[in-house]
Amino acid sequence: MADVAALAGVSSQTVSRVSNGRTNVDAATRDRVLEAMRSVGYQPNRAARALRTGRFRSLGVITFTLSTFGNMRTLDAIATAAAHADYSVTLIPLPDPTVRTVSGAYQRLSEQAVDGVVIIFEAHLLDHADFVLPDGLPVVVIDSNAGAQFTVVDADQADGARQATQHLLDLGHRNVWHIAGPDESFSAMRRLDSWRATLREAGIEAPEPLHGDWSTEAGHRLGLELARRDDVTAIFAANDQMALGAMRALHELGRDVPGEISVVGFDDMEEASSFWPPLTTIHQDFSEVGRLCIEKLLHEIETKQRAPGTTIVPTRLVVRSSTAAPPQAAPTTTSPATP
Amino acid sequence: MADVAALAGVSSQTVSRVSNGRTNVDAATRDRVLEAMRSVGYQPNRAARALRTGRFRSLGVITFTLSTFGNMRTLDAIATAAAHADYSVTLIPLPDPTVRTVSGAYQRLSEQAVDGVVIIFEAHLLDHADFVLPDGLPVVVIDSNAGAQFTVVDADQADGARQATQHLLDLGHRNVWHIAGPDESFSAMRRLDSWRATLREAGIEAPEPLHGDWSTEAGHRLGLELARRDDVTAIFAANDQMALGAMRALHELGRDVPGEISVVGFDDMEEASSFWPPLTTIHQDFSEVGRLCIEKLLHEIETKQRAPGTTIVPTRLVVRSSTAAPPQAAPTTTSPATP
DNA sequence: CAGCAACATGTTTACGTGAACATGCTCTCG
DNA sequence: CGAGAGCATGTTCACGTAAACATGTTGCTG
Repeated sequence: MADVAALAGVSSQTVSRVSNGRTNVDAATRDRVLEAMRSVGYQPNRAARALRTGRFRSLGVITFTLSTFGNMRTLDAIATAAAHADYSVTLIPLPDPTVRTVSGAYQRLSEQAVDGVVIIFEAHLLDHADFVLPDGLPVVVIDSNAGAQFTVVDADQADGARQATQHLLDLGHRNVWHIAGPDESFSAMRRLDSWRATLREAGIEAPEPLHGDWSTEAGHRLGLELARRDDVTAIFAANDQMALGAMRALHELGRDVPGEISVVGFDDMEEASSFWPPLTTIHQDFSEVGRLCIEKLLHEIETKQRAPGTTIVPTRLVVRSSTAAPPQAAPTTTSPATP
Repeated sequence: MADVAALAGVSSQTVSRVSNGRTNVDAATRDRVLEAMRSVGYQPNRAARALRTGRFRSLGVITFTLSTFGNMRTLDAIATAAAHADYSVTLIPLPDPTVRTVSGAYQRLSEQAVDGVVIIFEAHLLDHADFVLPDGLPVVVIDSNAGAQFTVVDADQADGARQATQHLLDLGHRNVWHIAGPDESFSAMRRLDSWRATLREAGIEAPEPLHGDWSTEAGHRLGLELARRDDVTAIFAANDQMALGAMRALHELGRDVPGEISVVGFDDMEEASSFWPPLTTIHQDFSEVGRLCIEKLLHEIETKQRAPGTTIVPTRLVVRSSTAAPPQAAPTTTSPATP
């Protein structure tokens, strides 16, 4: 900066002003400074700037894993929205979701050079009592039920599961089996609870859910279990991958989808429309979730005060070819869905 | 830091030493300082530390998109490897891969608070002449053919495409059609060139390749074209998504896979083993690519000198159920593959 | 026991920036 | 035409840290 100032024949403060786009600089002087910057190859030093201003123009994202479809899509949206606001995104991965790791991460959080944090909160391994954030660090949580304490953004898991279950009931199915996500996942529990509640409302006792780990392999294994039973005509899987695995199991055992058994997924990953048969599923707007996270987070950063509250992004049923009326019974409603 | 020093009755320099884990501090003093840190809630200021040391302990990752399967897996591996070395990862997304955006990004690169950069270099929209990195900023490139200039890590695209094509020829197919990725993608071009070369070596003239944009929809559209032709018995798609879309097209037109037409993909995404039929594909070790990137990058950072050169990570054929001998001809080799 | 090495700890300083305040100039208006 | 407003620009300083150097203390050796 001093070099630039010397070359342009001004003080370093003027260089700073130009660099920050202040208006109170003479046009001719500005041009001279900009020219000097170019010729010297000046780039402002982020560290010094952050030290002086106390702002890093960077947001942290804490994730347990990037390898699930939803997290990736959300991260993508977050990165895009942040870039749009001229913030960069720093990943803070937690290698394994043990209490030790998580505590360590929170401890190191304020050590990170970030102005705020988005937590993609897969698992509730910690009591909320243990979940203490550094004071004054704005935070937005995705997928939590700690609504009162933090700013929360999430897709409407409950309504999505309700729509999925209801869709199958509307087609005339007498019951709906559920391939659930892992116990520790908030969203898995939301979906499971809502599936059970929807059945209860219809006067149906929910069968025992089968728990998988979101993977196609789990879906396949649990799908084989369900495929061997005569009474199963409708399966609601807690994500598309497990639905895919279940459909493979059904194919392998020669059960027709949707002729004999209907399958519904959750997420609407890009590939779902090309599964065979194309999968009826619940569409989640990950982009919107990510975008809203950043919007809320930047608002907290700028106003310097927390704004606890939960924002719910709607989910919607996408009917494709993996669902139809059950084989024996005629549908109770008018007509089976056709994609 | 001054508060901690006062509370522990030492100088701030001693606090600094403890904070940085220096050994030349008396054990009793260290404990006293640590205790003081805890009680004050001291966290070192990254900005000041970076300003003083000139190191950020952060690595940048430049990507055009996070939404492709491979990029995400690679990013996951990069983040994990970086965290392991106690570096954080900053995303530097390029919203749209125009020349303007890219130039701007490089220009702002040294403005970012990073010690080095990994570029996941999807598209060669820029001439390499235009591709000027800030001096002294270590960089590792994934998926480039600028081998001489930079440190490059990549999966063995060419050998993967060769294996895929050769597998189909070994099964007895007279020719192999190719659903390629977009023109601008380096890896798409590598796969296409290698497919063509493998056919040429077998004395076969390659048919005109069909270009898609990696999406299932593109695969479906191009798959429909191929499915309508009588002479097509084997399709090699440049990624699993397009292979999936093509299989859907084949199913829709009642063409049996692999009975009438064999399909091979590329990537071995997790879902591929549960496609119907389970997809024969080329496995890429994204984790290894990401890990190697960080290893190379950290080495450059620590030694402060570039080490241009290309590291190739092997790919391997995974045979599943989507490939078999062609319907008319008996296989030239011993037996068709069974998964 | 002198002399010095090895080590713990303190003091001073600079990293690059932008806020706060100071200065000097020009223009306007009574 | 003089006073003061408005603006461009300069000067000083502190942000929190760690390197470099200085100092003091202990213990060992000849």
